[in-house]
Amino acid sequence: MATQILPSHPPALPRTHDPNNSGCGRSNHLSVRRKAEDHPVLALLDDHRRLDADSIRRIHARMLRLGLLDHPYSASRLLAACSLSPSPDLRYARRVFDHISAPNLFTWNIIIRAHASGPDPRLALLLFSSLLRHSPHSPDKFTFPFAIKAAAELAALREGAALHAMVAKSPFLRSDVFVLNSLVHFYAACGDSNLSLRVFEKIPEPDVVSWNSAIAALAQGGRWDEALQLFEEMDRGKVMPNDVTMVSVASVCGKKGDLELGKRIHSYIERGEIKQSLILDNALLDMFVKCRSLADAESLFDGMTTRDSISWTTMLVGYAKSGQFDAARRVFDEMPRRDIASWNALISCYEQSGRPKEALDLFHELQHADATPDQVTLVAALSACSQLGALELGCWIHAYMEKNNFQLNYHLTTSLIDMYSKCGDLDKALRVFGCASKRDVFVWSAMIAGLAMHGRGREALDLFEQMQEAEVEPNTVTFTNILCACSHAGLVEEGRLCFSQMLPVYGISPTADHYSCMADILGRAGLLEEARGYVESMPTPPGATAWGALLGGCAIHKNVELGELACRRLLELEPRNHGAYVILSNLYARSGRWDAVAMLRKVMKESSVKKEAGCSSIEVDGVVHEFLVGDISHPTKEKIYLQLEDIASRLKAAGYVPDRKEEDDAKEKALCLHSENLAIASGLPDDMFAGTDPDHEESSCVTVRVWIGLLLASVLLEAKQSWMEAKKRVAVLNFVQQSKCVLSCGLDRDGYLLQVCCYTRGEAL
DNA sequence: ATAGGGTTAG
Repeated sequence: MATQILPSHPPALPRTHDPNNSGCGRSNHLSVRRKAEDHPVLALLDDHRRLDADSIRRIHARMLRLGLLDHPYSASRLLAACSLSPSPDLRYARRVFDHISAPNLFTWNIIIRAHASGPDPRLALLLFSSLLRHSPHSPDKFTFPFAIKAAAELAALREGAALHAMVAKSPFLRSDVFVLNSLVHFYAACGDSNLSLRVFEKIPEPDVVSWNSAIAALAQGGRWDEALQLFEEMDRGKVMPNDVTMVSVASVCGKKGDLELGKRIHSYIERGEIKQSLILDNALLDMFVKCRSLADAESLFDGMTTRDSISWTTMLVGYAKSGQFDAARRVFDEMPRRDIASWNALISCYEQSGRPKEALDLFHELQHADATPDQVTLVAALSACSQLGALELGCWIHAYMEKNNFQLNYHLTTSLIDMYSKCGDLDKALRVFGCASKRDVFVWSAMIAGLAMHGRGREALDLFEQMQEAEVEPNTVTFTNILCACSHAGLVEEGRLCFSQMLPVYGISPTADHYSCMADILGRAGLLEEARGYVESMPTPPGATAWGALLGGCAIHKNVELGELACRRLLELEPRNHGAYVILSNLYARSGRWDAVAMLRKVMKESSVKKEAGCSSIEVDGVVHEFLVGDISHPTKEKIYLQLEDIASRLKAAGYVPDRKEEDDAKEKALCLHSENLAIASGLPDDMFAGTDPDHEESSCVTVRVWIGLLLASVLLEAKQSWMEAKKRVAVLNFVQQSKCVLSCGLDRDGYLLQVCCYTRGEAL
């Protein structure tokens, strides 16, 4: 640093930044140096955790007037204060840094540290590289942990590995426990628990943080048992576990569902060996919730002196996951502060428990509260839309995402494709897929599933080819979807080939799902013995799905003996499976075995197997209405019943005969109370048939309306009918497509009709 | 003068 010989007069104006001017102000260097270090203003910066932005600005101004910023030491004190305050203004910190001429290494470390844990950790890495290129200093044992932290935040494997290489070259750094600990954390953050562990094993004297980082790496990598082993090893050694250790251990107990170990951990902590902390309490709460021990969770929660929104949300999830939705809702209403995660937790729990309507009601509620949905919210809401066939709301969410510049990440792209496919709008699904800039295995798999459920098996297989050309590795879900496509399109040979290639070519062991798909493909094709072979050669004992697939094949091809066997096995696993009885009964009926039909009914009656209450929904103007079988509670029930009677008589006039081959459904009155019919009739306009006669219709617009009604009704009256077949059968669908009406159908995985939405663009139907 | 590790929703 140049020695100054000018008299000491504090400069009145702030210096502008000039990197070429390495001079430090216009005053006597030595006297300023002493003053700069001792100046009382600096004492104001000591407690930087309490300084707010305004106080920092005031101190900054005073320091400018006093000329203190010309000295690297005092300027760094200011930099530290504004970088390390609780909510640092990094752009401000960066401006202060840029005005410090010849920043020393401490200064560099501070600014890199601040950016490493800031909103854009890339800036920390950029600063690190300008430290290397533009400064005379070399990064030290403080610099590396900050830079590696930034790489970890970004999961930037390449950059972090480069830092690791630099560390490895320096004998001082490569054995520094802080540096190595940050590398253990870094590799774990990149999802590579192996590398993480290898660094850990090289630490000469691991401290508690080393152990904690390694245990956390294993815990987060899903290697639960190894995490617990490492914990035991630590416990036997000279390093004492602390509260942070126990957070990871509790989390592993939760993931494993190991309540016994979880309780031992809990009492170990309560004996006072371990410091209490809110995070640890939350981790224990989560452990109890995941182990389904709500009583333990409640008593822990009740005894907690401080709780944050994570504590409340964890309790909420505990109630919701155990089906106590009223209690969950009470927690939600009582919690002092709700963040978006609390909303997401409840919405997701509803959606995953087969309560999509409640999920969407809550989603609407969220929009009226002043909460802002995030990606997790939208993923959950889209999934609820898929389950309900709520196309209109799904479209609205899509538009909302575009309007608010949501990054279409893999997760959201997958959800959109799934929603459009399941709500029947395959073209939109294909469009989302086509517009996706990047596609991971889930995006590809969702699109393959979409094509499969719409009966476009060939195209699904083509897409699989394209996926491989794009060098995306298929996973187990991809193969389930491909086999599903083969099943729908009747592609037996292709199905066999895919299945046989799974392990040798793709290294994926077929699971029970894949075996069941094969049983389904072969069974539908009438290759019942081969199907049975797949079921009986499964790696795990065949489950209800496998026997169900075989039973389905037997029912189609009237194989009573094998069908009975499959049904027996299925009922051993699921004694209350109503569907199994119905299929077997239909199989008997179609083979003329009426005695067996009667016997089966008797068995069902005696074992009081009940049909699950059917439930259907319809979306009208973005609002979802639900109907149960025989539901008479809807406010417009009169209208609905009139509609149904009208449709029924028109169907009869049009020569429609309900399919009576299948079981029950015989009484027309009962038909009217089918939940699907109730739902669709409620969505039809009051005057749909006003003054019309399907045989002599003048106005084509009205004709279309009438036909829509008839079409929907006929499809719905035979809800077991595949939608694809119905489409072929009813040519009138073309009218629908030309009209202003939008007709979309929700399909289940097998391409069967779940939901129908019918609405107009622009005008009321 | 500066350091590192941990909990909820998908």
